[in-house]
Amino acid sequence: MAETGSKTRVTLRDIATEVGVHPSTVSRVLNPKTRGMVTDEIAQKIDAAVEKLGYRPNAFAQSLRTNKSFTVGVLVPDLTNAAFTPIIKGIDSVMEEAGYSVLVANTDNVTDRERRNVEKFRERHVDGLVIATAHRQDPLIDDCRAEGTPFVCAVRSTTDIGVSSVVSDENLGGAMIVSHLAQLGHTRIAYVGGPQFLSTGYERYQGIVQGLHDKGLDLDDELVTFGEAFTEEEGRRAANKLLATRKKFTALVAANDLMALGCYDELAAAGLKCPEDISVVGFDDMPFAGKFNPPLTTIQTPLLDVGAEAARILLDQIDNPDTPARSIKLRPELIVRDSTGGVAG
Amino acid sequence: MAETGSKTRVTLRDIATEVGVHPSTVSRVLNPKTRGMVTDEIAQKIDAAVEKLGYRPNAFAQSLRTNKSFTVGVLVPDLTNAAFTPIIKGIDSVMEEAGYSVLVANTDNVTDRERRNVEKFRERHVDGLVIATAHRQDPLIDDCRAEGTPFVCAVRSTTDIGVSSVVSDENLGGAMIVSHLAQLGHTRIAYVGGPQFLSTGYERYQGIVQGLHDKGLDLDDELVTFGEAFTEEEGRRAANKLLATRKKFTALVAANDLMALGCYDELAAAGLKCPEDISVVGFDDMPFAGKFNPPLTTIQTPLLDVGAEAARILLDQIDNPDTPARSIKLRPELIVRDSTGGVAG
DNA sequence: TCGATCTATGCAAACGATTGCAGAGCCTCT
DNA sequence: AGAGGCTCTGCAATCGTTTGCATAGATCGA
Repeated sequence: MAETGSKTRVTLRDIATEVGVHPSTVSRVLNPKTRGMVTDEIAQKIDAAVEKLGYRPNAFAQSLRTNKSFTVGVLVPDLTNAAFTPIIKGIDSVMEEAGYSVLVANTDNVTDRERRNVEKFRERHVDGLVIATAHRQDPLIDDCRAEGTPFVCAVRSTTDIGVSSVVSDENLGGAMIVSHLAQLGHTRIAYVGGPQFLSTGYERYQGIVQGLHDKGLDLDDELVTFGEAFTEEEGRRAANKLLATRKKFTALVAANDLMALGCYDELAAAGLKCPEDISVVGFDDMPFAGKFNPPLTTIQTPLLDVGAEAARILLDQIDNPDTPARSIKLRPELIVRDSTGGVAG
Repeated sequence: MAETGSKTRVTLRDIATEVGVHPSTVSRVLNPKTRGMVTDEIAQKIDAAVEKLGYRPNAFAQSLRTNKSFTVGVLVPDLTNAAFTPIIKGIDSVMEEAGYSVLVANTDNVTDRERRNVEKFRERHVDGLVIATAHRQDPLIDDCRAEGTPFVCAVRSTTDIGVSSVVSDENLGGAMIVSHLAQLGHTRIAYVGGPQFLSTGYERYQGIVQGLHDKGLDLDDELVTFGEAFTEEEGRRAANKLLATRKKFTALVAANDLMALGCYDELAAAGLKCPEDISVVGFDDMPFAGKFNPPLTTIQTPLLDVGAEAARILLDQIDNPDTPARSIKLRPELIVRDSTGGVAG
């Protein structure tokens, strides 16, 4: 049982004097690696005292001495974006298992806050970083490499080689969408793209282009718009622009679910029904994508796994700092719901 | 500019020898409170050296010495539950402003993980806790009080008096719903309750009961079911049970949006249309509640503010540990969407 | 010009752990 | 029985800051 009234924390020394040994002995008993060095009898007495006095190691003192914090930092662009919480959860679950704590920082997509937060992470000597905010070309990433902190990019990666990352196979996702749409008979397909400075935005676009090309189809340039952010608002804007061209299309693929949602609004406003008039597809399969009206057909990015894998790579990197960078692409999945249908007569 | 190749971190001593002064002088310059003690000329030289060598304070050493970590821990039951991210975001934003970092722990609703995480927080000497996992009677809370760590409950509170908390005024929310429904002519109202061991579950139920009572109406006991968790699944189960009674009702209020979503499914499965046949109301106004089919009428819990207020109170409590506990109830708001309508002839 | 008052800096002791080194006791082998 | 080798424990330095105290100059008033 823990002591109740004790004003001041119990330290190694306290329990040492209680048992009548030197603090270093206590330290050894408490560390599994060195526990073997001390007599069982004493070790047990120490255990008892630890229990009795409710000793808890002081993480600062430990970290100061060992230069290891058992903490990792996670950088996300927007905490309330439902796409990122599964990633954090994935990271958290494997990190907790490994005895690490996770520090999260929300950057709200502003570079300056990003920098400040990384700075703070460094002061706190995080053992590693997982970065979910990376741009395809990102000074912050360069900085991290120069600094030598282990880090891995999640969901979004950079053009740099030699950085670890775990992302979804966006090209494959694009191909899956095209296949699905082609099978339904769609040939006139519009695309609402995301920011091209993000790997997700860029690769998804490439995936669609490539996928169409492989089917002998082509993306009509006039039927492509790019939003400046992966938001509903930008989705609306883009869809609006598309509609304004008055060019005919029967399917619309958006670079993520949020943008697709924005497209829903614009289509409805224009009196177009989904999927009867226009099929819509998104990317991510964010939580509740299946609850929208209509339930959204989308590419499921294995967000939880992305987080978990990123965490595993990071742990690896922390334990042996000179393992080469590792990049993995997880397999996405096509989730067919009600927003896609055959092309209308 | 930061040094690039330096293998080892720059310390106070490094910059002290660079300038030719004692480390303590450097320390004083860097601390705004003591900067005045040292000559401007030297202070500026120190600033320059700090810049040149890229000095960053070692947070461990600081914390070890000062016994202050500028870290707070946040306990949430489920990171992927969209209701909790705005809270975290709210906390994070005010904490970041104040120079604090936030450590999050996801407990997945299991008591044991809760304990372990609090334990870990303590080892890390967090300056305070915000707890979003509280049960109405919660040993963990008792424990925290005994331990003396500053903490505040967010969204969910306990029956204990003397603990700080910031929650939404659930009773008022209930009353708002009842008013809205009554105005639409509903008198036969069913209730899908949440877990009664959570303050939200309990108070929302009380709010509805009270609200109805005030209107001279009564809740038919047979038209009340309680789920064991605030989940879609439990919402489905509860709605199913309600439907099985074959008792007539024209409106259904669920203890949160997730449960309401579950109800949607069951109603649809039973061939009932919302809102034509049955009006549905939820609680929380979680992200995308307006995107469901139909868009959900609900009580908006000011989640972001809950987080921000909780953080403010916590900071207060940290700065002056003997301020009395403060509990605030934020005003919720009724968001009328398309899931509620007049009662069918 | 000399003591008293101030100011600006240095000194050294913490904070709580870890760990290489040294040494005390004991066992074993010849 | 004595030398060498183990095993177990203590010692003390160290990690990087902060901060109370001491002190060296500078300043000032008489």
